[in-house]
Amino acid sequence: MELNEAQQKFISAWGAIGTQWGINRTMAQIHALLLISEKSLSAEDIMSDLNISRGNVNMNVRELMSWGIVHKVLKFGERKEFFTAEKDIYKTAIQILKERRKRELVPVLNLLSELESQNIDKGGGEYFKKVVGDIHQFGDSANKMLDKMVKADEHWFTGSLMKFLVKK
Amino acid sequence: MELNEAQQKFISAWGAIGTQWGINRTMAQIHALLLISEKSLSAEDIMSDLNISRGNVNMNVRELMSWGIVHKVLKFGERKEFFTAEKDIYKTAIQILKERRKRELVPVLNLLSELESQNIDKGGGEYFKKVVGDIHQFGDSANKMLDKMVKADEHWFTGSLMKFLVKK
DNA sequence: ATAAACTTTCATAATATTTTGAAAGTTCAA
DNA sequence: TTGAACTTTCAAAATATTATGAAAGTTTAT
Repeated sequence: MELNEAQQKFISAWGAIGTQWGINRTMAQIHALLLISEKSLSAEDIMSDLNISRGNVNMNVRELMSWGIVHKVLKFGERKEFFTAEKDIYKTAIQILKERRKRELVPVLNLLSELESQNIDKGGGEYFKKVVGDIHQFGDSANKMLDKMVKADEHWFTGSLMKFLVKK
Repeated sequence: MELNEAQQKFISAWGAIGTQWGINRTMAQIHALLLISEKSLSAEDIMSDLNISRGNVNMNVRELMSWGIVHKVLKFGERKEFFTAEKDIYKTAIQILKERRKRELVPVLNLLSELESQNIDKGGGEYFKKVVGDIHQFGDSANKMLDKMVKADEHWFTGSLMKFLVKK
């Protein structure tokens, strides 16, 4: 694809920020590359643009697909598979929130419930009980809030919510 | 401190979730330990409770302090320094949002501005321009929103915002 | 000034994550 | 079937991150 300087910078930055959020650099870079490329790309395109191996592309593209922010595209008359990123940035953000809620928040809430019931049995420390209870309550609120956001349509996010927040 | 089973589970889980969010396991575990301990702890307490080295404790405690979610406590008549975590979970969450906004979102917004001005000069690809513009706009909204949240008091978060979201 | 009590640093070691690429697997046209 | 065009897998290598602990630095009481 012949990346120009600005494009390279964008991809690098996306990779760096991804790293800080627990996403591997290459996965974030592939995402960035797909975001800025108008046409869908094949594994080979990605390999050559980012200078990475076939296995690496395969692994990370599948991971991106499992997050629901990259999709497989089949072209008529072509054996090869092509990939494209969700281009609506709101949808992308909502999708990431959705997945993180499911993969990370929900399991933590389950653990907290478990700890609370265990604690009642054993009469564990009062203080511990309080901390766990507080976190659980907070987590539940966050969970409900995310659920609302995720179920709403994407314009709502910057529409009503932003208005609500800004007028406050 | 003699951690019981539930406490151990809590600390492990906190460490695991931290890892997924790009925070190192030990740092998250120290935070968990401080959260559930009523009294403030010395470096040695942390070393023995979590079975980690002095250097590791020092490094991670300082990092937690730089995030503003752990504080140094000085006790009269004691040379040693003690540490305690912010116990209000709302405040903790807001503080983390605040720091991440400052450390991660703001630099990205700056990069996006830079890319946009460079692109105008060089007449870079229209498509790239559009993607960068979209992301920038989204990022600006998110930035403003976070700013509002961070500046509001901690009860507002689950108060007004939750009501707004739930009634929707 | 001294030394004990503590904290910080940082080179090296240990561990964890990511990447590679060749081999194995799959699909499909002929 | 066959084999060419592709995708997937995975053990080994490369890289990056984190942890250790002894040495250096600092503070404080005497």
